Amino acid sequence: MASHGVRGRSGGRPTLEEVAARAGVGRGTVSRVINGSPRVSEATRAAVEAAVAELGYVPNTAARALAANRTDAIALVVPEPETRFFTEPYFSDMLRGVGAALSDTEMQLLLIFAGSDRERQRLAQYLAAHRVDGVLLVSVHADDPLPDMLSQLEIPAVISGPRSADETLTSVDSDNYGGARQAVEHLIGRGRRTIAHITGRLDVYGAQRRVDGYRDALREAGHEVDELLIEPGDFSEGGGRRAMEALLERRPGLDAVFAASDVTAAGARQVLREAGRRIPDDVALVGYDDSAIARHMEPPLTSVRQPIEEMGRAMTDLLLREVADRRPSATRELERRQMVLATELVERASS
Amino acid sequence: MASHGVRGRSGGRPTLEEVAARAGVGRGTVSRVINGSPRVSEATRAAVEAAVAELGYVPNTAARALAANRTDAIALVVPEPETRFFTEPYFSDMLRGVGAALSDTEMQLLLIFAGSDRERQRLAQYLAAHRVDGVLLVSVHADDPLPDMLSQLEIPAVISGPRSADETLTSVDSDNYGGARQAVEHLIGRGRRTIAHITGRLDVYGAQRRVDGYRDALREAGHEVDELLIEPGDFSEGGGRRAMEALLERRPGLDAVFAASDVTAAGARQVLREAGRRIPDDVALVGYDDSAIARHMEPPLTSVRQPIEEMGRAMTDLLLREVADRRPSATRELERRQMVLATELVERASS
DNA sequence: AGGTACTGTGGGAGCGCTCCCACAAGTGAT
DNA sequence: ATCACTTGTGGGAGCGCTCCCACAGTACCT
Repeated sequence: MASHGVRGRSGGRPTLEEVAARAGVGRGTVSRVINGSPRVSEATRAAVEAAVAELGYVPNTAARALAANRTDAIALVVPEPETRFFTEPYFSDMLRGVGAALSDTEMQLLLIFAGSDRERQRLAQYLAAHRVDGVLLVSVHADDPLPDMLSQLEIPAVISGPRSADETLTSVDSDNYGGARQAVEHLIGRGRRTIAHITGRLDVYGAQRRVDGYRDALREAGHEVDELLIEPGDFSEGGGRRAMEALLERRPGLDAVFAASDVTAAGARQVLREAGRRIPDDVALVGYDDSAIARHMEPPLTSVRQPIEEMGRAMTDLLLREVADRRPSATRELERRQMVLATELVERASS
Repeated sequence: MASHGVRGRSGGRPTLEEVAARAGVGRGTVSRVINGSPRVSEATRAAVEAAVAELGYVPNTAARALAANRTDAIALVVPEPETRFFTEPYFSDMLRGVGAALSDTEMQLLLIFAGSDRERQRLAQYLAAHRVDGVLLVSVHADDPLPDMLSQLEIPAVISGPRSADETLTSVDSDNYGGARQAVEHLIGRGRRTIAHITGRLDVYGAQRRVDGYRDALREAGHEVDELLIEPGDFSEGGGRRAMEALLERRPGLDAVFAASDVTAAGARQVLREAGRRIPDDVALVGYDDSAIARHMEPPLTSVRQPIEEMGRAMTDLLLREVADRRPSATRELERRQMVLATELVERASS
């Protein structure tokens, strides 16, 4: 059955040519059938498919990649250390969405961590070698060189949060502005009058948009915006603590806090407790992300949910379209694509 | 600078041939330099390296894969739904070890989930297409067809827990037998006399070995093994509850429980509490895995730690060696490799 | 002087595909 | 009957490498 201990070569994997011979057609025709070209007669297609089945033919990806100049793979680049990837549900939700969008595709997903400098260097090599057809970029900081590198190399890419209002890359984002409005309107609706906001890192575009939403929601409800109720944070717990301390000092009469992340809210909560404020009786608290923290907090935290899984799906769909546009068939569409998905307020006991 | 809107082709990525021309040598010589062959003179090597640097040459992986019949990639196959992958620290630890072993290699790691039938089918296609040089297999059930498929396809593979005492695949395991002994000897040392054992799924080889370790530890300490103190579980929390209930009924006088996993121990703990037994005063409890659960349990759980990260590293090293052995150079080593790494008892308040 | 061995090098052949040109056969308008 | 398409098909060329054979050059024995 097996060839007597010969080197490895020709282990017997059938090639296109062999399938063609078997089906009594030419190589080109088999290729057309494999790739689902419509310009093949029904009879021929059936014959080829039979031959493929009989021989157990599986296309050689390397040969295809070389000839067609593509890899049939995209990368999900996570510019964070692995630890965060595993601890934050953000990534696993995202991954699920990406996986779903890819599931009836031939595309392969590579997961690439680029947390350390070393890893980033590897990544650069990787991209320079064009080992993927496209890149999915999540949670990129404003000054990250990665996006530019990608456009330089002309590798299609989709980013999960635009870096600014005029992001050049195709992007998918949740409605940070609207989400913030939802949160603040909710607080107003509950009769809160003095609503503070602990922001995220303001070099992140999404954090800016949340501030905008906060402001506009107050204004439209006829409230005046008190700048001293806005305190910058950095998405972290410590940042939340510091900001809350500052706010309490400046505006001890506040009766609600909208924090730009659940983690920030957790920090704020500690300080509020220490100051003897009851939640939600004295101060209502709303977070952002609807993470596990929100559910497990005491009391459970009202939070703005982002549709992360859908974002993953949307990003992937957009990327696949861009990759397809690059192929030699190519009726280029090329309009700039920015997609924004709606958020949802999850009400819990903290507000 | 850029070519006027020509199709994509020849975007200008330099080829081996161009490097050769630039360095004034032949194609073969450049290939030798790139691949670190020793049969190149110092002067030539320097000239080639200069040319490579000047042109920014990056090898085309597809061409290399086609010509050399290899992919420079290995897969970590996780036969579990993604959810578990993210929730259980086991996988993230494993991944870190694998990453470390790969970090100064050209090898690329693919993460493949094979939880659903659909995913498994994709995986089968994937392997049939020989898209990876080798496979790392973690947490495989006894009746899984995957290992056999791999040997059929002659794809090097390393498995994380042997399926039986005479596993044919190269395997890496932690010392389940020794770990169980550590746990039981510890309990004996603390003066416990009636030590029960809730096993894991007994179709898992490692679970059997833990039972063996439990038995031998008792015997060697001069205790008699009471078979009614051994109750089968299945690594789950519910299994732990059920087993504990059975044990409490049969042997109400027990003063210690060794559970085959932390999750099992958590289930047992609930039942013990409900029965009014204090931990550790009335009943000492020891788990296995040293997972997050163990640290956060009330009281914190003594547990057997497996060196998972090191296991990942060891598996990868072994796999890389096997892959190398398959290459046309090949001074075949081929001894069967089974590796067992030591465990460590982490003592906490529960015992 | 011839033989033998090694070292370093060039380049042909070929890996298994895709792309595309060429062309046969059919279809309908002129 | 001629021309102009369309549809389906075969197969050459070429993607960028690795492998390996051939061979020049040098070194060291007989």
